[in-house]
Amino acid sequence: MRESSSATQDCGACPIRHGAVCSRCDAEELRQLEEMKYYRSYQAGQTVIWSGDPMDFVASVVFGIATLTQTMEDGRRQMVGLLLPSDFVGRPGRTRAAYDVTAATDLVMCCFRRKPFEAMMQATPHVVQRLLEMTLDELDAAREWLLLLGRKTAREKIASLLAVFARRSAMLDQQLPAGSIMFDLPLTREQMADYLGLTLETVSRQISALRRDGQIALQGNRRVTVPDFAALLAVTGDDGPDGLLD
Amino acid sequence: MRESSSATQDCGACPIRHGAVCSRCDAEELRQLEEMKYYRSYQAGQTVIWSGDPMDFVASVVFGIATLTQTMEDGRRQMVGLLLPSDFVGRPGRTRAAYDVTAATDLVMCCFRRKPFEAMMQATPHVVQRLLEMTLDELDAAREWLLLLGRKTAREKIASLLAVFARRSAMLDQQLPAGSIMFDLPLTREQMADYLGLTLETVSRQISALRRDGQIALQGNRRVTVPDFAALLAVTGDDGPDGLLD
DNA sequence: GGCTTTCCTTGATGCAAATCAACCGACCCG
DNA sequence: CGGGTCGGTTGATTTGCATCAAGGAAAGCC
Repeated sequence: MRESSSATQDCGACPIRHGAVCSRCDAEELRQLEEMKYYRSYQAGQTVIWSGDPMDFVASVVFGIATLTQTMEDGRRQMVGLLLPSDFVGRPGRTRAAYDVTAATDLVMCCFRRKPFEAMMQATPHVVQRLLEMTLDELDAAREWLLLLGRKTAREKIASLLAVFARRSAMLDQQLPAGSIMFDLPLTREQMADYLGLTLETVSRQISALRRDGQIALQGNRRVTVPDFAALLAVTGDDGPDGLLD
Repeated sequence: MRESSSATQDCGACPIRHGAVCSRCDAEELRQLEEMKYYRSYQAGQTVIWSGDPMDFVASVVFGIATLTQTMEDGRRQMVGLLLPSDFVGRPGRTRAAYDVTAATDLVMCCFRRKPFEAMMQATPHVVQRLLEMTLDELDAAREWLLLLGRKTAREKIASLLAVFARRSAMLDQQLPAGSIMFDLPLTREQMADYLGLTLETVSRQISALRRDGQIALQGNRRVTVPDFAALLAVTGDDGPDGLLD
């Protein structure tokens, strides 16, 4: 379980400068942030923090993917958060982690010491405004997720998750999500099962089924090609092209 | 589909004065709010707004229970929000409803015209701060809900929902949730099914099973007595007494 | 090279919840 | 009063996914 730290970097060159909590900060505010911030790196599979542990920082995901999971006494596990670059980790005002936080891939986080960050929130309204926006987006995503867990079939669940990754991959390539899209799955079958409320066997079977049906092609276990994104969307059970909201 | 309006009331006498978005407003701010606010009442079963409809207000639930639901093309429905008094409805900056909003019981909402409310958010940091807190609480609740939908059995789901209502009922009586608790179910079996990702038949069967096992007693369809709250909690599958987080 | 470990696939079987269906009681209304 | 609707219960049957089980491919390591 190694854990490396990087030296502080310049916020101006930060890859998530546009989307994170700090996205509306001016030069002076960035200077303040640089004083309370530090980077931490984790390897895929490493635990960032355990539920219940004291947590003296909040953070932004800079690179990679982190997951939040809940575990029941008997071992049943449910992922409850999938955090991508620019997403926020932790809750201001809360001193202990509410969920297990794990690095799904290699991960870099930009951490802010909690006390000074909370002080800055008092003094800097647009940081709070930005965090509110991000939290509302997460709440919307969670509500989509509720529909998925409560009412979708295994096949629809898998198609929905693949569509999430396909859309994100297209966005990173600065393309509209359409036509043929290729990407690497950032999650193992087991992690996908934890996300989808399924067993890993069912995930594996349904991926095989989608491959047989030509909805996807696989190179190895992780590399996926979606030949026709619209066709995949039709399998998700979601209505219309996109829920366009403002 | 009648829909009645009440005259504007004094914020000082409002029953949700302590918990709503406006809870940290001073006298002057309340005066501002009174200028942009109006009350609306709905009967149980009435639709407040349909997903996709233009929404020129945000609101607080003052009395009763509202639900947010999503519907798939083929009619599968999943509740994604259960809004109790002091909870917030709508999203600042969003002009259209993202979900169907329905009055589960008779309902009174305190509505704020959207434009002036958004202007006030710009000028009044602690309104944003309060809304952030409330949104973070909702996100935590949604994450509990994800675990329920993804991993709990029908029996655990029912017990969990009954525990929610029992706890709330005890709180309203200013008691700790413990021992024997009596309350009225605010939802029909079908609404409970929409909340829990089950069919109404399964809800009915599991309630009957809990009654047979002595976990609950029923007077009529709606009135529930939980003789031993701790015993009910043991059926929910949740660990420990409470997830105590700060 | 052979060993283990991790991740994944596929098959056989079981079971919890969905589906299909009948019926009950309360209430409303012409 | 009889008929309709709404909310709820219960039974019979089906089915989608979990569970149990075996084995394959790739990577790391002695």
